[in-house]
Parts: sequence; C-alpha cells; structure tokens
Amino acid sequence: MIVPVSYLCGSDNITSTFYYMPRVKLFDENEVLVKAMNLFWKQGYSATSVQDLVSHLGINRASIYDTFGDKDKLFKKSFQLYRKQSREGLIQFFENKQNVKIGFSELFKNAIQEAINDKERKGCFVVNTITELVPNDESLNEVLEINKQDFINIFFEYLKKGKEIGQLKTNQDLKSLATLFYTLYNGIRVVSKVRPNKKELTDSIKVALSLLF
Amino acid sequence: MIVPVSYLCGSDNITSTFYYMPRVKLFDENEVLVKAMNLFWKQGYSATSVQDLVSHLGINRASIYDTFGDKDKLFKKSFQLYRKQSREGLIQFFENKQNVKIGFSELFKNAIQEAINDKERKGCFVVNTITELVPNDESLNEVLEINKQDFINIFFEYLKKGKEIGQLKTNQDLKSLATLFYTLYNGIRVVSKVRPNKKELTDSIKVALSLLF
DNA sequence: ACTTATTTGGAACATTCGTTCTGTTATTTG
DNA sequence: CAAATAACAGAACGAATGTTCCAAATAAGT
Repeated sequence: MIVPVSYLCGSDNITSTFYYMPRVKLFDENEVLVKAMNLFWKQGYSATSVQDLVSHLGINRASIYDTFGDKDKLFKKSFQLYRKQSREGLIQFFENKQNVKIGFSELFKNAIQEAINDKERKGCFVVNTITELVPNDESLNEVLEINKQDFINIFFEYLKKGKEIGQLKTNQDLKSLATLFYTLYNGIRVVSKVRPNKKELTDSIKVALSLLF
Repeated sequence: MIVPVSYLCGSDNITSTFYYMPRVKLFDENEVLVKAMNLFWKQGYSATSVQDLVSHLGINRASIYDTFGDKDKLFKKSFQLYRKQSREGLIQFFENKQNVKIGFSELFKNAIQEAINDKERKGCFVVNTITELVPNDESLNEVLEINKQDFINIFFEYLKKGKEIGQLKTNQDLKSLATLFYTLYNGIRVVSKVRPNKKELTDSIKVALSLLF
C-alpha cells in the first residue's frame, strides 16, 4: 500500500506529498479468511474462541484485530465468503449438467458424497449458522433470508429453463418445486451429519426426483 | 425420601434401623428440567451459561449441581426429555389422523405453523443439536443416530400400515419414502427458522405429498 | 426441642473469554 | 543510512466461564 505523507512547508501553508513504502503484508488476507471460514464452519460461532483463531490462522492475535476488526466482524466476513463460494459453485455446477433432472440428481448426490467424505462433519455453514444464531442477530437474519431467496431463485430459474427447452414436462408449480428442493437440500445437510448412509439417502432422493418427468 | 439410619447396638453388633424425615424437595425436578430444556433448546449448548441456567431455572446454583451433576449432564438429560416428548407426541399425532396422507400433511403443516407461532424461533432441538454438537461428542452421536432411525421407523411403520389397509397405493419403496419425509421434515425445521412464509412452504409440501396416492 | 438433610445465597476457585496495549522485529523506499 | 509501518510476541485487562465450598435458613419426623 502506498502511504501519502503530507506536511506543511514553512509559512506558505503549502501541502507537499511524497511517498514512503512501508512493510508489505506478509500474509494473504484472503488465505487467512479461508482458514477462519473453515474454523467457524466446523465449530460454529460460540464454540470458536479468539485463541482458536490465533492458533489456526497462522497470524498474530493483534493482526487479526488489525485486519478484521473483532470476532463478530471476522465471522460475518467468513460467512459472506462461504455464501459467495457456494452460490457461484452452484451456478457453475448446474451449467455443466446435461439436463435439469441430472442437475438436481447430481446436486443431491454431491451433497451426500460430500457428507461421507468430510471427516470433520462440518455440514453446511449456512445451516449451522441458521440453527445456531437465529434469532440473535437481526442483520444476520436479513442475510439468511436473502440467501434463502437467492438459492430458491437459482433452483427456480434452472427448473424454468429446463421446462422451456422441453427437458421437463411436469405440471407442478415450479416455484413450489424449487422451494421443496431447497428445503430437501437443507434437510440432507442436517441428516447426513449423523452417520450418513449413502444407499439410504440416495434411494430417498430418487423418490423425490421422480417428481421430475 | 425416606432415609434409613443404621447404627451398631452395643457389642451385639446388631443393626437396628429407624427413620428420620429430612426436608423434602421444595422444587419439582421435572419442572426444572423442562425449563432447562427450553433454555438449551432456544440458545444451544455453548451459548447457555450456568449463570443463564441459575437465572431461569428458579433454583439455586448449588441445587443444580446437586440435582443434575454438571452442565453437560443437565444438557443431555434435557435433550433426552425432548426426544421422549417429541417421539411420544409424534406417535399420538399419527394415531389421531384419518389416513396416512392426512397424517403426513398435518405433520408438515404443523411444523410450519409451529415455526410461525414460535416467537423465540427455537426451531427443533434435535436439529439444533446435530448442527451444533456433531461430531464433538461420540456418545451424543450415538443418541442422534438412534433418534434418526427411530423416527424413520415410525414414519415407515405408519406408511406400511397405511398401505396394508389400502389407504396408500404408491409403488415407491416405503423405506425410502420414510427417509425422504424425515429428511424433508428436518429441512422444514431449518428453513422455517428464517422468516417462515406459510404459503410458500405449504405449497411446497403439497408437491411432496403428491408422492402419496 | 432435637435431629437430619435439603435448599439457600453468596463467596471463592482457577480458567478462559474477547479485547487492548506495549514493545520489538522486519521490510521496503527515499 | 533513515523513515515508516506492518507484523510480531506476549503481557495485561476486566469480565465471564464452569465448578466447588460454606454457613445459614428451612422443613419434616422423632
């Protein structure tokens, strides 16, 4: 960062500016944020102490406060990053699928497989945050509501597009179907935290997907 | 509680017993446990301090420790009570319904209406506990797995009975359907914590219920 | 009245909490 | 070199954490 240094030149009251180059940041702020995100994701807000953060982020206690403010701000920034990543990930995910039915099928399968692979059993950061922090913080509530509508909308647009290009023939209301799939997706994130059974879960989502034809 | 007081009578080494009646408990242990359950349910484990419990349970700090052990034991006892209540509540709920489809329809509607009525936005204690405490505690994990299987089984038996008496004609695998409904039920508990929209949710479960015919 | 034991309020304990502060070290440009 | 400041280690803060302890008050039966 270039820091302008201004000073008064004698009695002329003229401001001149020249530049010093202070020490550059030794850590990547975004890398640190990713680490914070993973810790909050795994442990939740309350169960993550500042000492935990100091131990895991790899930067100094003071640097955390200098860079991110306080614990609350760091949490919200971490949460925002997660939302951004999962939102963009979802859109890209759908784009690469042959048709709507495969899209949703793979989405659910993916969630199940992720739960099985995840030895830390972190689940979904959004779900964890909803169940832990609603309704403590009104500003967070708003973010969560926006997030919900956002995802339901992505589901809805995907279904609508699928129907328009003839991949989908169902007469179900697509908005309701989107909400249903979003609700089911959240349910998978919860249920699959506890000893996920791949066959059991996969078979059950097949039943749900029979709604698409 | 009757306390037997034994003492040795002279050199005969004969044990005689008579009774003193100590002060009886002034508070109803179960009433206090219900209060603890509601507090843990609302705030979660980490965010509930012993001071919170002292303030809300109406009994002394020392009495909490004397009666329930420590915070961890009190939480688990509270959680057990919730499980018992919700399990028995569900069975009774299903028994009073005309047929399977109405049973599940009312169950989902009930969950939505509860979320809307609940100004504290407590959600579901089981869901909250899963997302907060998995995988910290292995013994809790076992309880949660048992709880899951238990509820899926209740759903399954209800569906099976419904099919046997001709209320249900679907050819879907009933075990998968039970798992799907359990997953969806958990999803509703999460989604409906954030500004629940009655029409949106009700319409979406109607789509799910179209699987029953 | 005496005995027994529960319940009480409140003090006390060592730890940990989130946060702030104080130096010291390190790095880059003028 | 000097100037500037990011990043550091670590102490320090008061408040809160979970837990234990103690003396006093209370209630019921002998």
